[in-house]
Amino acid sequence: MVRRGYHHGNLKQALIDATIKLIEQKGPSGFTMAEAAKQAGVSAAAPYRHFKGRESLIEAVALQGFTLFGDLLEFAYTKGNGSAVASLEATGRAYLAFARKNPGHYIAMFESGVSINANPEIAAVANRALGVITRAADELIENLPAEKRPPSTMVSQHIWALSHGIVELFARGEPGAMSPFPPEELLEAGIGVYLRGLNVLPKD
Amino acid sequence: MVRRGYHHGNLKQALIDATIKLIEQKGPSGFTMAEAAKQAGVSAAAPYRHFKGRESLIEAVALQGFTLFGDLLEFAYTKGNGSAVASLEATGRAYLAFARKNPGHYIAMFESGVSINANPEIAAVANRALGVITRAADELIENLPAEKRPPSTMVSQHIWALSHGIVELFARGEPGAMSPFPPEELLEAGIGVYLRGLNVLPKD
DNA sequence: TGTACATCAGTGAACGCGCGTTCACTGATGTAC
DNA sequence: TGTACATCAGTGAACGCGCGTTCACTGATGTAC
Repeated sequence: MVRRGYHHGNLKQALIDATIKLIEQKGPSGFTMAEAAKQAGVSAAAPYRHFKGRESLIEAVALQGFTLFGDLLEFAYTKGNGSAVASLEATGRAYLAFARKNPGHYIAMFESGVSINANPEIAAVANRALGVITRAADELIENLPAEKRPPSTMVSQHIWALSHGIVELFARGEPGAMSPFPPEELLEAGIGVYLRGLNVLPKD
Repeated sequence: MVRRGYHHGNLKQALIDATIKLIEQKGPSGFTMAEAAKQAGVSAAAPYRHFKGRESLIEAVALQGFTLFGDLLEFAYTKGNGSAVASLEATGRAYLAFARKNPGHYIAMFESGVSINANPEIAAVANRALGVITRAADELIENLPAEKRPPSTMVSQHIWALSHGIVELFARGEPGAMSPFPPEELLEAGIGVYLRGLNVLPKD
């Protein structure tokens, strides 16, 4: 983001980008307004023309993150080409890929203390993203006999929790160093076992 | 922790307790040395007689947390009375119970930015706790035919990731409000499906 | 048991710092005529 | 096309604040004789 003249031209996005970078590097509490302004090449007061305050800048990152996240999951889902199992597996891979490629967004979304439900705009876009997983779960189990079919929201929460747990524990520096398996393999294997347990994949 | 005279008598533990409470209430970045000292009824300089600095106080909480965590998992494990499945399920319940009853510890352990591997003392006690899950996984799969037996470390990482994901996403305020299932039920059902997928539980 | 002294565990004041935010301002831009 | 003016998006200085940490100090405690 090179600055041209007195006016920046794209300061809002430049601040969001700086925030993402800072959060990646120093964590959500290491990020400061002053630093973000500095990285955008602007005085410390300038951000307040675009954001109400510190919290609202982080929320903007989370909002953008959930939007992008939803798009990616949606896209991955369609890659399954109608196969429920393939859709779900693609969605899982997309989940990890997103967390790996956009750690700043991911942290703002899930680890920054931003209240997802307190902000309706964020809640809407977060629900859309999670809806993709639920839809995949729904298709997955629709052919199971009713007595042995768990609620699809439960299935999607299992998948989500497993994915999130792997991201938090094994896909970053700590304490992932201990893990002998790449996160992608870990998730794929985990989903595979789970799906066999659901009887939507053959015994082996 | 009531203060008696000039000397506190138990300041170290009082500071740890205050830290736990503060982290629970305001998150790891909301905790301050000054506040902790105040809650312990002591001047702001006093903590430095017992801890090198802020970081080291949080590390003490994490250390204590992992120790307690390990004890609880160990105890739960023995409750299985030799049944591998029962041991694993009890361990899972203990995991959630710990996170619910000791959120301050849990946050210090997993969300405070404390580097588990950078501190050998913490690493040792963390590995002991995780070792319980791995041991349970080991027993669980030892009777499976070798070709279809996944590594026990992988199984334990699946269980751990699922448990951690459920804690982070559904066992606290955010965004758990959306979840129609209690975390305990969610975890138990998830582990059940997973174990059927592993062929260590009958098909249904 | 008493005393002298070393050590331990506190105090209180002070420091430097950087942060979030506000405010009056000013330069740049867009628009109506 | 030119001009006047409203509005927008910056600046720079200042603020109050609270934090982590240090320092010289002092009160309390433990111990050797």
